[in-house]
Amino acid sequence: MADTPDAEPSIEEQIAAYQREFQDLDPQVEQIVSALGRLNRRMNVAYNRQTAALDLTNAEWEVLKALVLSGAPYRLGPGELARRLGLTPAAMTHRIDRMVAEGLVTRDRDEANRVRVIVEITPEGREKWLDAMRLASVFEEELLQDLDGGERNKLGEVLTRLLRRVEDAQPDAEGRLADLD
Amino acid sequence: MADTPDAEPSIEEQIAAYQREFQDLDPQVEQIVSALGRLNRRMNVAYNRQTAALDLTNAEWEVLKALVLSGAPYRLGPGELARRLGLTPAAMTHRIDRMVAEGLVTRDRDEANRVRVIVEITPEGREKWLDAMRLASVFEEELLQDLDGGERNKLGEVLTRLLRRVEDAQPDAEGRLADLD
DNA sequence: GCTTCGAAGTTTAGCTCTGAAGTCTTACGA
DNA sequence: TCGTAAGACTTCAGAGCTAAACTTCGAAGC
Repeated sequence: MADTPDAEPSIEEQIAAYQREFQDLDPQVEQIVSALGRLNRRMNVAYNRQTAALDLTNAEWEVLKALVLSGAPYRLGPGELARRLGLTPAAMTHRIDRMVAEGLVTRDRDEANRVRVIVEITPEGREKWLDAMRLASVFEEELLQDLDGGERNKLGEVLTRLLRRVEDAQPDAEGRLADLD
Repeated sequence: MADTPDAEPSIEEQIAAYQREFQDLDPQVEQIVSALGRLNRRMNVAYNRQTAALDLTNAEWEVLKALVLSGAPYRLGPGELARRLGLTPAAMTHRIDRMVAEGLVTRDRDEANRVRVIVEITPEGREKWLDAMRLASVFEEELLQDLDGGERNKLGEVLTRLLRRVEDAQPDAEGRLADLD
């Protein structure tokens, strides 16, 4: 038994290892959970590459996404952005600093209420977001191409049901993780 | 239009916003992708809370998991661990430093080949992993309790199919992200 | 046997995030 | 109208990561 160049166990190997080390586990449940987690990681790698090709970081893409999806006039405060992206206001301050320097957004004091700050997307930022969306939508369609209409429908419905259950179970946890929708 | 306390748009609102801002998008595809991403985030928050309750970080849990799943004698080198967890060798060095200090693993030079280092789980580390697994398996079973056997079967199969497609499409990307299986 | 190359880990510099403390503005009550 | 409190954002210190330089050991060639 020399050195095996095993980079990462396959999903099947991993399930088998779980069975070996922890019998109280339903293999079917573990199959779903493992595949879900790993699929998500792989997709994030793909998104990362796509945004990088546009000279964009995933962090910046998230901010642009939140601004666009907020609707016209495409403005939000740092605090509101931080809540939507699931990070602290401090982190938001730094992200905005960088994005202002790159011309993706502007930051101004709200003259009507000088405590507030307004972050607004620039035309350049909007264009970048569109480019990223075009790449993402192609990738997503390719990803799902093996699923027929009925399967897609069912998958969307089941995932939404699971999501609802998790959200009901955790009113609003203290844990914070990056946004990745 | 005063201040709305909107913390995070619902999945349905988000799909609607996508339709409004980017018509080239299949709502069904977006439903799947958004629900997938958000579900994963929520699950990670739950795992985070569970491991924190055991005085463990998610990072430490990942290392313990890799060691246990590698099978007896539950040893791996730092480089191998880094590959399996999807992070750099440098990060692995630091993680192991902390975990050795906490008594979760041991680190020794391989006397047969003094370039190599052997990281091995301690009985305390193994016990912690078991505690974490018990919590996780209860949570996972609760999460899926609304799905009947047929649905679980189908979901596992479909997710595995998607995973295979992503892995085939990206031989071995340069992007690195945290492991979260 | 010495030298050179390559592989495995560690160290260093720099970045981004969190949590806590600090600043500034507005709102409210005496 | 003045002082105090509350809210929004920023600043600061510290944790954990990446990329790249560095160190050490073992293997191959001359």
